[in-house]
Amino acid sequence: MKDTASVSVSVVARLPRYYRFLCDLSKRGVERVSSKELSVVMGLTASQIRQDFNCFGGFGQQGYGYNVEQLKKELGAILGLQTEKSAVLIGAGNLGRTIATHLRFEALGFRLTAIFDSAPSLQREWIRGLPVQSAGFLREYCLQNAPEMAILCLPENQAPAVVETLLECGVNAFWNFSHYDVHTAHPDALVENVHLSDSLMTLSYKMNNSKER
Amino acid sequence: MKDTASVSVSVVARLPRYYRFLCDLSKRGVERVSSKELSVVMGLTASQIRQDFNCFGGFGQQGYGYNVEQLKKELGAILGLQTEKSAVLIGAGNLGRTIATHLRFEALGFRLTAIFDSAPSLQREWIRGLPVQSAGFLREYCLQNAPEMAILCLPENQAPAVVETLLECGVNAFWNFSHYDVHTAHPDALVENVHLSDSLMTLSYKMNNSKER
DNA sequence: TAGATTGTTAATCGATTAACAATC
DNA sequence: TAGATTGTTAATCGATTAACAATC
Repeated sequence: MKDTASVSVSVVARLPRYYRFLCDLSKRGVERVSSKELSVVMGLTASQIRQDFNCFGGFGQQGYGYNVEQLKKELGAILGLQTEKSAVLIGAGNLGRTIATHLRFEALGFRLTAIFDSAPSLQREWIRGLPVQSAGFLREYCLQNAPEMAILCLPENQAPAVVETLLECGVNAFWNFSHYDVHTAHPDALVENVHLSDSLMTLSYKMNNSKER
Repeated sequence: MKDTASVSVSVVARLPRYYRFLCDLSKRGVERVSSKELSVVMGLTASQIRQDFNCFGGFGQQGYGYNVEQLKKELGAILGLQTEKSAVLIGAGNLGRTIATHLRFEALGFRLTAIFDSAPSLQREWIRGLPVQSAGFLREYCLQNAPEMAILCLPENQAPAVVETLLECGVNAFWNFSHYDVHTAHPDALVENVHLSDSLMTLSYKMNNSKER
């Protein structure tokens, strides 16, 4: 088992998908699975699957394969899903509201604890049992409650100042839906981007460049 | 300039970000930019930037760099943003509604032309000027109107049948927000996945594995 | 024991970086 | 012309795949 610091981003990017497939097998009552079987349903090579798992430890058994329930638990632990993490949502517009209500935060170990927005018109709404608070209270709230992660659903131009504030208060993990480039500005922050329009552009590229074959 | 078929996914994945930065420079009135300058603001190597652009053609000029306006246009064309593409939305729940209203489809060359949902309760709503239609009309609509892309915002268990129907009607590009693995089931389909919970798990991993350094 | 399948090392492949001649 | 910066080839690095000995 390597030091987790040395595990490549390519491997990490595959973990959630592994976890989903393991959950599915578990739900269907499957007890064991071999890297060969997994490779078929997931469209990967068995070799890659074994390499990936072995970045974190030897979870299998020669001649048998992997125990589904155990492997699922191991992957869940590696992903930190059992670790309780508190999160705040910044920006309660269309997107923010949907993220707040749509995601099963608990299943991933997150707890949404507060919601902020700069628009006074939103500051009487309740979302998921939480009141939308004025962005002016953000600093005070974070200093008192020390949330570990912030979901950024605000306009790009508001993001730099808010991220600055959050970092000053010790929040250094960001689930970023804005176009603000958090990582470039703050290389030490933990950032996961969801750039919907980038994704749609990529699809546009595929559509544009597939016919001519 | 290579055949676009040979351009690697790593390169394609960087295109939208290049395009965004170029739009930004253009908006700020910058006329020219060198790969060195771009490398600094984007956090890439100048070498990689030149390699990436040269997959599609020589857009620069020795001793000068790249003309911002021209490069932006070239990238837009490569991404197919000028090409009009019609899209239908399947699933008008929380997520579907937000996707429909939040995205600037026109800026990316897409036109949302119809919305479908299986829940009768939603079938009197209007979203973005479009009525929510019964999923039962999907096949007929697609055969008559031949949309080029479908946005999948429906539950995983409903996805396989819907995708099957869509493929039969000639729709073979999917912006997939469900957990259904379209690509594995249909390797020839053009698929771009947005797996929000995968993204959140990845962030969880980073949070879980950063402290111990 | 024989068969199966892992964990791990070695070989291959592809992507990124470095270097530099071409040229504006 | 001299300086700058590209386009492109070569070198390096890392990720994926193949192979196989270890072992359940």
